[in-house]
Amino acid sequence: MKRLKVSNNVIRRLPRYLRKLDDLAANGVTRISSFELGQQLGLTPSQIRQDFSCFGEFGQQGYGYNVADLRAHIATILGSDRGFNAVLIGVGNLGRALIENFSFADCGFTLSAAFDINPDLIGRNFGEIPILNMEDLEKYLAENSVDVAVLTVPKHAAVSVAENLEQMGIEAIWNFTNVELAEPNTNTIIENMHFSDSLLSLSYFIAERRDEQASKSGKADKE
Amino acid sequence: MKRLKVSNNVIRRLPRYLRKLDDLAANGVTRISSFELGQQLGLTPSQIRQDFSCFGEFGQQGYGYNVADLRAHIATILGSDRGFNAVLIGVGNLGRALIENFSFADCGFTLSAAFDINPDLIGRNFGEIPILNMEDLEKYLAENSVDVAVLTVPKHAAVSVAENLEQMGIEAIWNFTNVELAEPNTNTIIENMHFSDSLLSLSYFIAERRDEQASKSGKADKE
DNA sequence: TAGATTGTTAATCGATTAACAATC
DNA sequence: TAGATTGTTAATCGATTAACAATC
Repeated sequence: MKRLKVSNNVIRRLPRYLRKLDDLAANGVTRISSFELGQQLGLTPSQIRQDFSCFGEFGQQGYGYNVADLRAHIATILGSDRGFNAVLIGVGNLGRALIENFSFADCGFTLSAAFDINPDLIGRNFGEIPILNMEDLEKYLAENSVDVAVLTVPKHAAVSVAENLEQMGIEAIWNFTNVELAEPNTNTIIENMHFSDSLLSLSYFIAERRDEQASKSGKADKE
Repeated sequence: MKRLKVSNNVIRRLPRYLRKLDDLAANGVTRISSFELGQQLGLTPSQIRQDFSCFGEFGQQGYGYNVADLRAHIATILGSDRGFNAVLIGVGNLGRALIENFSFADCGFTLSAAFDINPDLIGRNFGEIPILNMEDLEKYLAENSVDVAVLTVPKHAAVSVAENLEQMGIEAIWNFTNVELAEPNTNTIIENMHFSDSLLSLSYFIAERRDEQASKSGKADKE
């Protein structure tokens, strides 16, 4: 695989491309041009071609892109064919929602086990996923190939559990704790799902719009 | 409030600043320089000063920033003092996790009600939040001031429910459905929490690292 | 006062957009 | 073949970084 240094912006757009291509395929569309794809995603055709060109040549002059081929290429680029494995730490409401409702398989992941400290949960199964004792985590990681820990523990436990995971040599943490984990002294990959950051951004956008409307009507009043 | 056009990158950094400042305040830190803040967040002092200067002058030469003051300013900029109201649509596992475990109040929001179509849920309460009949949503929105709909319905219902919400004049949707909603023909603000996009990005970063390591050891083998 | 650190202007860097030869 | 559309090079735009006068 071609691995030039690809900018973060490009990487973050790849899953959107994948989603759109799935959508197109589901609607029976078999080919698409960068122009049309740009229209549907709100991007310029140039940007789309630049993005793809980071990874190879997936199109054909005069034709465009084959939807199924392009989808497969992007899935490969994202690594969703590599069979990464995950465990989930912290089986609260959110952990349970992820176990029962989130399709890890759609992203190419296998969730193999969940861990908690609650004796009422340990030993049970949610769906296919066994809830194991947190104390057995280290052993489990040593005996099984696990790439990602999904971190859904309460805020107060976030930092210490993350540190433990890093010491146990986990490669990546998918962090739902709303706590900043990025440690300069480790090379664990951290991917954050900060709900509150997202909601605060949304708050900003609403506030901004209200202020704009207010200043408009304010001006109108003066006229 | 000063409302110059502020870039998306800046807006997305604001919640991180807020989080860090809370953290500092909790640890008894009362003042901080852009240099020190940059160290702790992995940003340059220049960038931090540029970011803040979009909104005003919050520091003092030779001193730095007062942590509590700066925090308050950023909270105001984000609109978390405006008392925005939210309802939640779709009380599955994820909806329930948000109702019971996510602190809307910390972001300045009030969650006032949740809606579902499941008769077993309608009429019940989760925490303080009543579960109402989806059929009563329109009436509820008409009679109450609601700014944001938290969308946690199943994938298949996402688009139609979102369209309904837009027709009912909701200002913003916090979208957890993993479905692309941005409609060009509406001016509803959409803030996405695409779990699968995040996990796929994480997948990319792991795959990238593995490939780098493989190519390094490949080179080493040849020597 | 001297040292520190801001807010802002200028310089650099990187990402997006435009243009176009190549070619299906 | 003619028209369409790619992949890529060049131009533009915007965001980040550096520098520095202002000043606490």
